[in-house]
Amino acid sequence: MNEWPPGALSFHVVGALHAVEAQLEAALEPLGLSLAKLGALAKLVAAGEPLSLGALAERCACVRSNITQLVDRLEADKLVVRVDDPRDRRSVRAELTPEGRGRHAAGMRALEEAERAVLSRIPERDRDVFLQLLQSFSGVIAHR
Amino acid sequence: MNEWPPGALSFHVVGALHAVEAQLEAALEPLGLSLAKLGALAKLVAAGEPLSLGALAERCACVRSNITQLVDRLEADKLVVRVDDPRDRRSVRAELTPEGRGRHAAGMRALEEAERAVLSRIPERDRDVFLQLLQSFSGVIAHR
DNA sequence: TAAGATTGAGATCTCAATCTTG
DNA sequence: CAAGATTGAGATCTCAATCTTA
Repeated sequence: MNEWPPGALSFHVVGALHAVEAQLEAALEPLGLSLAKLGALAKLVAAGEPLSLGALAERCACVRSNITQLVDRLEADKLVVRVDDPRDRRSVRAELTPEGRGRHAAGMRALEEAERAVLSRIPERDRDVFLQLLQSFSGVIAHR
Repeated sequence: MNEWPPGALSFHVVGALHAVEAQLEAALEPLGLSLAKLGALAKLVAAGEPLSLGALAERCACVRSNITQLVDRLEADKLVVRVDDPRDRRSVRAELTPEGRGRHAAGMRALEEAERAVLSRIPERDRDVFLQLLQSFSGVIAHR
């Protein structure tokens, strides 16, 4: 079954998933959103309250300096605002604006639609295994 | 089986991709290589002769300006050299150096090892389906 | 004008160094 | 000194504009 030369498999995996990512990004682009931006907005919505940039970095599974720049762009888009934390003056928290909440809702709708389009390309009987495989990879994620 | 809220699935897919990609990149980093660099070297090795930057961009499934910069870095690493094409003076071709060939071989060995490590995280009985899923996604790639 | 390559600007990400506050 | 955030440099990628050659 595995007739691929060793090593080539990696390029197929990465290439295939990049193609999927590109489709999802394309669905968000007309809204002025990206997966990175929508992901950060989703974390803030899920938290239900402003998050420190450090906490946001943790939940986005990325480095702090990345969030600094991402929040710069989200703030320029007026989707979040930086607020000082009176309890710890080193900390800066990101707070959703009303426009940020609205854009998050619109982005998730667009993402769900694109997601259905991608899933529809997977043969029906393989879909469950696909979802199970993602569970396997969640372990990889946790190992970072 | 699919108990994920709609939309969240996308973040899991993309998250899994980035985790796998990070593991592969980490395996190449000690060699001074990246997936992007090794991918370009592999295309040149497969071609068996120097390729124009346009042809290389096509095979790497990316934009021309990306290859211009990637070849800049590969040339700085002394893994390829730019050679003029006497038949079409608009064209510039990338040619492997001996060091480029050697680094490609070492990179592929490291990649295969990292690949085995990633595949070993997939339950044995799902492995075949996984490979089959990649075939499905190859269609997505072709649709770019 | 077309095609091939490059450049410039910007998005996303990383790491190392720095600055402020605890 | 630790921790939180930022800045600077650089890798990877995209798009739009430009330059040279066909």
